[in-house]
Amino acid sequence: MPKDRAPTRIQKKNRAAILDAALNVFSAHGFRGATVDQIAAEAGLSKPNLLYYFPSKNAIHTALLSGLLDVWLAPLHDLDADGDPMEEMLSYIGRKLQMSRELPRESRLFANELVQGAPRIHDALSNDLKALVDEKTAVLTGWMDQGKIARLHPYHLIFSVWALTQHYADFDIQVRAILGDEDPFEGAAPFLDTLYRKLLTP
Amino acid sequence: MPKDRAPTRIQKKNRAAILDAALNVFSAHGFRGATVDQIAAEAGLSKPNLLYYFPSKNAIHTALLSGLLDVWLAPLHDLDADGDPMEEMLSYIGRKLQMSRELPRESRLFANELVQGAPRIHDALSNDLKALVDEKTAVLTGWMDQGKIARLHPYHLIFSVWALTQHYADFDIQVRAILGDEDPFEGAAPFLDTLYRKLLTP
DNA sequence: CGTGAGTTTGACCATATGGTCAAATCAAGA
DNA sequence: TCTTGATTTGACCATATGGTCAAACTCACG
Repeated sequence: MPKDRAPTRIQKKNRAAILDAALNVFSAHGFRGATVDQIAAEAGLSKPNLLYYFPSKNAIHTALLSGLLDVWLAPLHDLDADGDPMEEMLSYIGRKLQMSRELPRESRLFANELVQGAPRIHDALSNDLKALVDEKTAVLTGWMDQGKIARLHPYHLIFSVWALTQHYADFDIQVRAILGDEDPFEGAAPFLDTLYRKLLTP
Repeated sequence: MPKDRAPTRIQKKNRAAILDAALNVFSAHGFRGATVDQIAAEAGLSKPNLLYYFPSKNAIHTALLSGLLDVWLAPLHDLDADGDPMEEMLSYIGRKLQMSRELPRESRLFANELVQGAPRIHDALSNDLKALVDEKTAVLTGWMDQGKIARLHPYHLIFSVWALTQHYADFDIQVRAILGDEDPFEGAAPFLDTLYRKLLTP
């Protein structure tokens, strides 16, 4: 394995290629369903070569998850307590829907992990995620107290955003089987806009 | 394998035990992550004994999925075009949420399959599911035309029900990591009731 | 009981898969 | 160019896993 120095040009390139390939494979087949050979092939490396950069399949998966958790939570993180409540919420929902559209692999990576009991990120959920959600639900509750948005259970309100937006990435196949040629996001954006305007108006 | 006669007492018992065990294992680990040994152990049978009742791992999975698809779609199937629109929708949502509460394994079984591109039930989606959804969205559109419920994209309205209800079964771990001791369904039921009342009121 | 169908299993096989290793090759600075 | 560390690989290993099979055992019924 590479020493603990500054990464070389080749190291940067290969590590990135591996993580990108791993994202493809893990998100499409889950941890157990993914094979190291498959990831190596997709990254254009031999298996031993891949294992020269990451010590194990598990290490790749862990690196992926922890590297992407921040990206995944960024939209919620950006919810601004000082902004206009309704606008902030609608823009949060818009950012989240955009992520489902542009980063479906990441969404499915987490979906796979969560559906199977999150064996590898349970800690991150109870710590980082819980902390972020608690911080933001406090903001929501504040807005409700001020009568700026309708009073609702703040946790379930957050859940609803996650469910409604990630559904389009995670269950893409089902959505497309029903919509046919129609672009899912074309209809989803105005639908969610309407939904949350009605829901949040006091 | 057993002949094509009426199933014996033992056949009934073992087939049922296998399918129940398989539901446990497949829903928790996905198709690839489940092993025949694991299912056999959970069913209290030896592996060759299990394979005496089902010819392969795939056959068990297929039997499970097709056997449960009807159960899974029953709530939507029961949506009555002749009932009161708002009541019908709220009761559909209630039934669906109830299913997430009582049949989380079934929900995760389908979630696992869908997230990974539904390789084994793609046909059922484009045929049976699509047909049922088309039938029911026609009912919804009718209600919208009559001004009984708000005009919304009917497909996305259905998707929203699926997303919001199944989220509590599929991502149970995440929901509980955030809610702590609070029972998810305790809060979800009134939340969804409020949400859809606001959304569907014309 | 006796008997034949139904049921169960230990032993086994072929393949897939995560991972190792020593040897070969390559790249970049002195 | 030479040297040294970084990179790459073919060959290999141990284990896991889906599946098979012939032999043994059980059960229901005449």
